Amino acid sequence: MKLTSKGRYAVMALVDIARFDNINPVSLRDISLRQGISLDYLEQIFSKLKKNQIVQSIRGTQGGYVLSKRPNEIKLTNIFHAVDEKVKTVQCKKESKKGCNGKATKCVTHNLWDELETHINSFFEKKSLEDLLKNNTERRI
Amino acid sequence: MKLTSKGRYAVMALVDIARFDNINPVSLRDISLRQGISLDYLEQIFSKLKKNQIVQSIRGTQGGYVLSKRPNEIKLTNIFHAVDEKVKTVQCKKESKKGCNGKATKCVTHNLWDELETHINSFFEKKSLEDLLKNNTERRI
DNA sequence: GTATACTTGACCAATTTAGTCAGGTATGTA
DNA sequence: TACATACCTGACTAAATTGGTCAAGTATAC
Repeated sequence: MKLTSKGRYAVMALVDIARFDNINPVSLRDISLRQGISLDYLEQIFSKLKKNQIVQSIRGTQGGYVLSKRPNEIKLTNIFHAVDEKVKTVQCKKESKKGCNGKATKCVTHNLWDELETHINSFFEKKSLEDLLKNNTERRI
Repeated sequence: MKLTSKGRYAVMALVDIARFDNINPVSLRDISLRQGISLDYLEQIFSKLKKNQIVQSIRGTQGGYVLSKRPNEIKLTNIFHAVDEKVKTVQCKKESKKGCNGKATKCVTHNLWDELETHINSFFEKKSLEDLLKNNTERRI
């Protein structure tokens, strides 16, 4: 199962952008400074976010990134999926027609991770960028 | 976040033992052969399961392991916790009094992983060895 | 034309994972 | 009492993953 800081950084960066109401593009340099994330690493992350149409890039001076959709339309599932943070569990390696481990039956845990994935995804599907934004604003008041 | 095959193996092995209705101890060698898990690796796992009172060991010829409790009393949380499969997410590294990343405010994702952990744990707390056992028996009929 | 900012890809050190290996120690049975 | 079985412990390791760095671009606004 993978859920590492890459996903966390992606979320932090996107919330950072969302705060600016999508009026002006936000540069990675600014995000890097504000959030304390390495610029080079951010570039890797945003390359993926762009490929998955979460953000759009604007080149040149005063350029940066803007969100492709409104914050309430961007669910955390989308973000994690974009940066390859698959909620992926260690599955049985070879799932042939016969079953797991070359046995004739499925192993006991075979469906367990599937259920877990569904469970976790349901959590991330309810949460959108906007929800995090709200939380954050409330805390600042 | 960690949820690897060590936890999966632990579950598989315990279900294997549970199938024998706790009448006779089950040797790791047998589990190793039936489940296709390395004996040496199983020994590491069972060392932890024993320390956490999930199983009891019986030495000597015809020895092996038995469950310490009934299958419906052993939740998956207990098992994962025993083998150090902490449902652990990547948190902010330094949580000083000030906040995250040396900033004066908490970062946006600060509470997110906590909520996720709670969410996942609730899943594992509902599931017991017996549940998996039932599933497996049903499938064999 | 030059500074800014996105873009791409190679590279790397540290950590974790999923084991292996080598040596024990305890105990039931013959 | 010998001996096979099975638990027990700790050191070691190859491969994968993580969390980056580094270098060399390209596009665009001013």
